[in-house]
Amino acid sequence: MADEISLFIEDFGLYFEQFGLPRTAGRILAWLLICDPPHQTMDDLVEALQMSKSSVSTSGRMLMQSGLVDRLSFAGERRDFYRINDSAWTTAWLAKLKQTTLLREMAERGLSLLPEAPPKRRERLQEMHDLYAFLEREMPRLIARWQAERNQIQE
Amino acid sequence: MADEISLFIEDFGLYFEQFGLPRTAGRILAWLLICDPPHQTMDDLVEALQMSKSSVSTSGRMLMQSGLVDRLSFAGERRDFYRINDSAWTTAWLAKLKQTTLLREMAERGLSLLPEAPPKRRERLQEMHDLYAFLEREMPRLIARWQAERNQIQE
DNA sequence: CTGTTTGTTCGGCATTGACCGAACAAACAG
DNA sequence: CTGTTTGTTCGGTCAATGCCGAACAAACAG
Repeated sequence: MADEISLFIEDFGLYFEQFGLPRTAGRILAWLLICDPPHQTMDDLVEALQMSKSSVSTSGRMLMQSGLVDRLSFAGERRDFYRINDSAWTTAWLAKLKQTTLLREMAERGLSLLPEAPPKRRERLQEMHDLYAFLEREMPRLIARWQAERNQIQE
Repeated sequence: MADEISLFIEDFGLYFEQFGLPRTAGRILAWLLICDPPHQTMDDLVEALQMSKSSVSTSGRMLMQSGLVDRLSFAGERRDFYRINDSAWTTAWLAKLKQTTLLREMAERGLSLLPEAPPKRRERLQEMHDLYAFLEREMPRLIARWQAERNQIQE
């Protein structure tokens, strides 16, 4: 395997790691972006990425649960295949929406801890709350716009 | 300190931890959101959060570098104060912009690894690239709109 | 200069978790 | 049923890192 490819895969892994996700998952994802054919068996991944079956199994499930990767099976074929999900990246982006909701809720929780406090003191939490409420409203619209534009181009 | 407050702080810490950031930093941030007065000395934080000076120092610097927290000094006062940055949350949000740029660049790197490949094979990377390029363009506009709305309300 | 306050850095300890190999389970072929 | 293929789970090991206390540095007061 070419050096530049393994460097690409490695950097992808490191990027994932930066967010507390297992490096292995990042490597799998990188490989699934560039491999040919796009669907790969567990053994393909073990071979290509030099990792153990158990790591593929574990990280693979993690990627499936987060909606980035799908599993396929074909009739008359015992093995399953991993493949990147068509909407992987919008899914990844929309996962941030959950985080946004959580932060809005945290701000509300904070405000409920200071019900009697003067507005001046509640201001910090209010600012946080209002921003995340705004983003929570707007992020889905942004993705909708993206999808609309994309479909228009492709027709 | 009331139980609900320490629970709030603890959950904030756990949320931070989920993203690979030190739990201590999350706790400091939570406290700086609700404390009175809003500016706190290192000893205040040690006292309120039951952590060591060294942890406050380290995590405090991390929070400052990410633009979430400021340090203040007052004339005739030897100690410094930590305070949450007024734009902490828009800053935090815009940090995601850097991540978006990085992912667009990764997609481009991937594409440059397959210059001769048929479009079919490049499609996966192209899809990733186009989405992140779109978001890279739109996220600053979204924040700008937020700031505009906010200013209008406050005038 | 001497002693005190304030803050940073370093060494270590303990916890966490990523990763692997091996044992295990399940599905299938013959 | 028996043996093979495919995939998951478990236990253990190793590296990474969060956190602390203690040593250290810097600024200031007297």
